[in-house]
Amino acid sequence: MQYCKNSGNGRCVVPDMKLEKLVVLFLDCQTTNSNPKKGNVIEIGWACSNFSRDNGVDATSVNSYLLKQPVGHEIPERIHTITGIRRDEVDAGHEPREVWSQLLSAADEIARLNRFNKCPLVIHYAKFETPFLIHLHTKYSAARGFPFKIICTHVLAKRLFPELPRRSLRAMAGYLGYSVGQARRCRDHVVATAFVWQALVRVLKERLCITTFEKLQQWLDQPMLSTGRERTYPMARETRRDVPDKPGVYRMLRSNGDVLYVGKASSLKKRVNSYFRRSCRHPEHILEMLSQAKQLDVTVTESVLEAAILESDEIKRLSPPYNVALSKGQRDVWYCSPNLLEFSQTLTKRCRIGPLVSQDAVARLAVIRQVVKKGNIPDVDDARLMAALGIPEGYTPDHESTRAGFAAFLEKYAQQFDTEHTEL
DNA sequence: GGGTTTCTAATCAGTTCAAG
DNA sequence: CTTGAACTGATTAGAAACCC
Repeated sequence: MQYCKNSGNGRCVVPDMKLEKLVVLFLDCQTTNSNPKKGNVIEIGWACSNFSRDNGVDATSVNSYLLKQPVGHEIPERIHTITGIRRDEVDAGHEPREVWSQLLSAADEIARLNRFNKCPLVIHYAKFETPFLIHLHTKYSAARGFPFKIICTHVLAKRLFPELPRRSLRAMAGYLGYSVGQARRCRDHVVATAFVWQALVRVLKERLCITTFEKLQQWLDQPMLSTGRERTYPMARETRRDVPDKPGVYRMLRSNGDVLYVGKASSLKKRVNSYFRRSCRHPEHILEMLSQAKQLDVTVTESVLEAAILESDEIKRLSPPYNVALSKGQRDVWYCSPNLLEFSQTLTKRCRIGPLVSQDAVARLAVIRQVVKKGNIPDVDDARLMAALGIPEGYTPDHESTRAGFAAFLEKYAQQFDTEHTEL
């Protein structure tokens, strides 16, 4: 036994206990705003480490509760979008006081099992959740000491993998081989946090010989060694160096084989390697994807057009999580029937052409459909056609290119269209 | 989009030092 | 003593990194 510093309310006793044996609680919250002064917890979930699963937890062992909101407290639209939690669901939820009391019972039980006066609480990016937990504590259990010793997996990850482009929960879990779903919900995040924790415990042991809670604490108390600015990626250099300088489709794969992203390129080599250039600014979701992408799979095609068609087919077939541009959830997508008369926002038997980015895209498709409906390319006035397609004057391709484009389109897609019943 | 913390790069004032 | 280059440290604005 030893005493640790920085333990919040008074000193806490740190057991000289193996991290693998330490019983911990994994926790995640969804809230309506970034701090308890402005928002509330709408969902809270936790689970106890399970030694039969090597410290991991499965979704069924997560306690997850939606919390009733104060009268008149709205859930911002954005929070609704990212969590999928609706106001009526939280209204039918639990009383925060009762849920907090259940969490305390779980904490006390774990503290007892560890013979430790606080419950080790593992959270990814605890900086966010901690103020909410303190708020709940002062509201419902201020009479006793704060019951948790918080361990942040993001802090650990930052020290262990300083070179990774991103260390958010999705990036870390994905990097280590667990796929975190699109909707941000406690159940999934608690499982992911447990997965990350068990992996980090292994890394701590193998790389730094840190096997006890006491040693972990000492290591965290040391200042962080300054990290070089150099970013490194899970994908080995050799993997991307040997990509052919030809058109085709590439797929970024996670270490567990999941397809993360499908893209096309006129030069596979240039496109793939462009992701790893230091000077390049990439959007957040790409950095998150690159934090996870370990393997690469490429298919060389004869032409760029074939690459584009194959890419589209592959995206439909695999629904890779980072092909956001045409995926549902990020924005509205549309599907239409073969005669282009019926539309749906979901893929149905009748509406199976798509996904299209907008109804406007459907309208343009209808124009193309009208032009090619007899299975050939009639000689219509280019200017009128471009106007109907919404292409502004001055941006219209020449006659030859227009014909070539329609010919390519027809060759690939004509058979998919119902050529009988359209009169638009 | 909101919010907070941390990081980074730019700026500026001050210091050192060699050279004239 | 003056000058200017080179360095140092403090301050600060803005960007990045996270979460919901």
